[in-house]
Amino acid sequence: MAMPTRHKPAPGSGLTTTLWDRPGYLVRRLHQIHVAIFLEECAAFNITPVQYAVITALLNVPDADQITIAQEAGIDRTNVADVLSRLEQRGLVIRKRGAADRRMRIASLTAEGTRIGREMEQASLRAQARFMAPLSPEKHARLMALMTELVEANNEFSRAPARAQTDIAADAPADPV
Amino acid sequence: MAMPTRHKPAPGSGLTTTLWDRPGYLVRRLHQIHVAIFLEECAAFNITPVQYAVITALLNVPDADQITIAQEAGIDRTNVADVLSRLEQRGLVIRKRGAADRRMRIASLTAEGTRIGREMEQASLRAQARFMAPLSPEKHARLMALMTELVEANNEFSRAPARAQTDIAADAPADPV
DNA sequence: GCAATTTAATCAGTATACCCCGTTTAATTG
DNA sequence: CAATTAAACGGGGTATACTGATTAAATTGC
Repeated sequence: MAMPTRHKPAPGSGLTTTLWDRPGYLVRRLHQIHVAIFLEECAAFNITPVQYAVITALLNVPDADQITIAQEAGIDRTNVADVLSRLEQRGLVIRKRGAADRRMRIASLTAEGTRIGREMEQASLRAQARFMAPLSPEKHARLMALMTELVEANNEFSRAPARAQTDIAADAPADPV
Repeated sequence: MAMPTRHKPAPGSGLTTTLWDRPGYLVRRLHQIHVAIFLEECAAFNITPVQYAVITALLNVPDADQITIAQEAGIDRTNVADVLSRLEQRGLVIRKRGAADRRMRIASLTAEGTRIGREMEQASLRAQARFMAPLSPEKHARLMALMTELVEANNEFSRAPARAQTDIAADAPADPV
């Protein structure tokens, strides 16, 4: 599968950096790699990482409107609608109009969706383990801490600002429905 | 912009983890965030991160076939063709059939493409700086090292295995012009 | 020298991940 | 209470990032 070669900035290129010096490149590659591993480990369920994030959000916040799901899962608003319609087609989710506010579309997991969401946890943990396997436990913990810090600090960028991070147990009194 | 709320695994959800505990979630969010910042800083050029990676690859390895570009830039083979055709349409790249091997399509930057590639370096450095700004220099360095280690160790996953990292100056004889 | 295999691209299809703009329904205001 | 503003969607459009099948050219084996 083609042995790699990490080029230095070529002499005549006029560049001073390599791709491997760029955080964006590394982040993009990590994302590609994680998706590949996740899809492999969860092949039996035929669920993508984003679909799993939505299912997880719905396990945590049943009967959520699409914007709430977007915030919970850190996904773009318009994308949530696409993901939900695919999940709905497969019978894992149902959507109905909000009773109080008819602009909303309230999504919830079906019995099947709930079952799959719970069953997938083991597979997703395997995917995580494989992904992080090259790192020692200390490095693993450091990487998680650094990524969390960076995501939290930059949360407002990208159209999918997850609902904060600030307080995890502190300010989540009872997780309002 | 909606204050965030990081939910603990909901009591009845049957889950033991939150999205924020998952490396894949953090990596996906970092990727989203970086793309958003990059597009903002490089708006004047109207070039995406992946397009910039391809341009960088072509600055480093002029006259490359599509598979070589894919390996250099860490992008899927089929995706490279799409990216190149968009760059070609904009006059930043030209493609011709390989003389020796007529299956290949050899891509190279036009004068305009070369100019843009060089001019973008400042903007891309600004994007990097903004992205990493929340971290202290020590943390910045640690995160880069950890991400590099993880990408290298998992390089064979995903259909875009970058050409290694093992030898940087070693096996790049003179960077053929 | 020619069949079998390998390799570089291409094509069709799916799923993210965004943007912009318009429509419907609620909430707010004059 | 009518008019405006705002919120939640929906549709259309672009760009990644893959999978899998197919085509065409080069290499290999015999």
